Amino acid sequence: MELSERKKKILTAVVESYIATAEPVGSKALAQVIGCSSATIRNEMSELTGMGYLEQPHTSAGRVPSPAGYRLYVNELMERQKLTEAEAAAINDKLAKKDAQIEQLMNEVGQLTSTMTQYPAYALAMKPPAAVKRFDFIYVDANTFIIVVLLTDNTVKNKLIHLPFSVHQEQITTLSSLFNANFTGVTDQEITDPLIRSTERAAGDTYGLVAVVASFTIECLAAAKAAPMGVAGASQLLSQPEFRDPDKAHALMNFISDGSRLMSDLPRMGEEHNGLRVTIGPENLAEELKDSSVVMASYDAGDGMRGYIGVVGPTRMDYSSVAAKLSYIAAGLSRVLAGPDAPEGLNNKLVLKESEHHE
Amino acid sequence: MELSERKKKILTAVVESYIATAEPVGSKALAQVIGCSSATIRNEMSELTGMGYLEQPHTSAGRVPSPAGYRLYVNELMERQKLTEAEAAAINDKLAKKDAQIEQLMNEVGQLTSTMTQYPAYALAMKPPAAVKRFDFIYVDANTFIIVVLLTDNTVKNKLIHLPFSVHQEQITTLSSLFNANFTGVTDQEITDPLIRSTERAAGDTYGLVAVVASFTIECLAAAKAAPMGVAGASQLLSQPEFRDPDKAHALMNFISDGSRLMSDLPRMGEEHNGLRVTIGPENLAEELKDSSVVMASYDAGDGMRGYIGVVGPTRMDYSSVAAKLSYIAAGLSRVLAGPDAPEGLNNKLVLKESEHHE
DNA sequence: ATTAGCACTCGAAGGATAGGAGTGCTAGCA
DNA sequence: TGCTAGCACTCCTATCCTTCGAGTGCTAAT
Repeated sequence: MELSERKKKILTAVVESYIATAEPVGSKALAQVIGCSSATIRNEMSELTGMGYLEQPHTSAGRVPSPAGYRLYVNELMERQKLTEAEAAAINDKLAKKDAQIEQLMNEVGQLTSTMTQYPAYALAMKPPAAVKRFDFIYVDANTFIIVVLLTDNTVKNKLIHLPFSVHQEQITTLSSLFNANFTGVTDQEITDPLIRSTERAAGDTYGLVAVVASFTIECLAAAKAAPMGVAGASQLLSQPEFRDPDKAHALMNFISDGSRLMSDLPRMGEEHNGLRVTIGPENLAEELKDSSVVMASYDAGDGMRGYIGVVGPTRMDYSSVAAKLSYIAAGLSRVLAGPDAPEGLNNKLVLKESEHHE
Repeated sequence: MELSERKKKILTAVVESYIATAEPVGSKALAQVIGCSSATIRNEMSELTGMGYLEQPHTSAGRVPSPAGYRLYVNELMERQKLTEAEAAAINDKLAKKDAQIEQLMNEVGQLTSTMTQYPAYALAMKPPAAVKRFDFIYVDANTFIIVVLLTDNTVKNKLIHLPFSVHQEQITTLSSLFNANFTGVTDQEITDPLIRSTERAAGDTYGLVAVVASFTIECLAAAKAAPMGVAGASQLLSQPEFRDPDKAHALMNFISDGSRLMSDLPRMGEEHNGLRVTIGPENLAEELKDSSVVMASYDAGDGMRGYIGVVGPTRMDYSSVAAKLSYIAAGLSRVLAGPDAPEGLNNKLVLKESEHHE
């Protein structure tokens, strides 16, 4: 059933006032805004309460939006806000000098999102499973060589190996061709003991070199699979009046800081509206989030990777402003990471591809 | 002037009781512990207060240690505590499967320290300035090659370069010898425009390849200089009664989370006792730490690197337990990172050297 | 349908009061 | 001289009570 125009206006005003002040909203204050008497407002509010959109902390207090009220506000009533030029500039500025390493980039984006929104924020990227594209072995000296592994997702990993005995250049070359023959294109699951044993026999390896390289390979593939994640600004919670109770704050901050908890819920969170997912209070799966809200946006991280950024805050969150900022940052990230495919000169192209650089 | 044995005992008891309960300590409770009447204790405490070791929150409350009292306790009175076997085992366990990448290792050590001590913790490693030892260029295909850089500190960095045009294997080889000739052994300061220009001329480079590799080199050297740091467990503060005031908590958490602030003070902090530095309340340089304490331990990270771990907490910190745990973790880290130099078989040696592996 | 008016509710804020922990001092005792 | 028992005093803390006022729901009038 559809609400009357005036009810919508009233609900909007209640939500926005409560978001701004954290104080229950009374009929008198609204009367001015809506343009009718407080008695009328009271009647309307009483009905809105009956419908479940508003709540009363106690009989003689004003009204507060219920989760359903916030939901309606977010879905239908809220106006899409625009960023100020200064805010947009600050974001673009930050994204321009982004870091090359994905973990660090996630940290920085989390930081950026948190400072822009004034809420704790997280950023993460989901990677598809990878395999090795090619192995290279750099012979440094008789006791030292470097393994370089190029993965299908175009990241490069390396490891310096010191040996307590000498090897010849040729041994390294043999190792190289064996690994390129047997270990490329396989997932970490497929690197089994039999495969390692047979490669060892083929290499005539008695020193365990094959095992070392193989275990490094597994390590690389595992690392490529792990979703890098950054969480930042957890302390922002403390400036919210709903978290003046240190115990509440502590519980939620613990939850947030342990990124894995949060991450495991993300994929199961409500559906997307305009590229945003908003989960309000009790809609959250985790017990710790039952009276908090989560807003997240997704972005295209290039190379088939999908990423998410989001913030956590009280249900009384400034959804409108947060939505605008998240959308803007997500769009900016997509632009920077996935980029326009047409190369535009050497340097530009190299910068665009910097996401593939790994330390 | 030296305190009498009994005064020492009383001061110790006051400090330890206050650390345990966060409540001012009265004469009656102490009388039982010390073994004389409360009146005697009162006289003694009155003198200790006069000497500046104890304070009274108000006339009719018990006594609380002053910063000077804590200082005396830490320097002379405190007993070196031993870890329980379970604690030692937990630490060793964690250190055994440490991560290979230094940034991540610092994060994990911070995390470990924080969970063990129940205070916010940080971990960092100071690196000496590095230079490039050798360059390698891996030719992948006509549009792609990988730069691999081995630094003097034995870390390896790499970068995948996509080109919008084709290059020949020989061009890459030329590049390699030029860089190995001109850019090895130099600090990031010494990579100047003239050097780049002259190398470009020598290479007959018209595509800006030299500039790209040079800028990557600078990036590597800068990254090698930056001290990797991990901060963890800031939310632990909230469980301390002195941070029930959300504003105080917020202020300190902000300070802690911004690692750079903390880091810049670390080198200037008091001198070392038994490998530990304790800075108590007003001894801290940063305004935000004036009523907190910092305990830090240093460790040998191998390869000439020195590292620090530490915790931040209220002045009413459990110095004894924290000192024991920090010492233990620091020793463990030194052992794992700097290690005994004698190799003990291939695998062992390789594990010991894993600190030099970089992604 | 809207509004003015009014009685009512109930939390928040502000004293006042009692309770009690702890002190300092004094005087007595070994 | 050092310790202790006793006692008056201080001052915080908790609790209760009152007041105040914002806000409500209802009724009757427009």
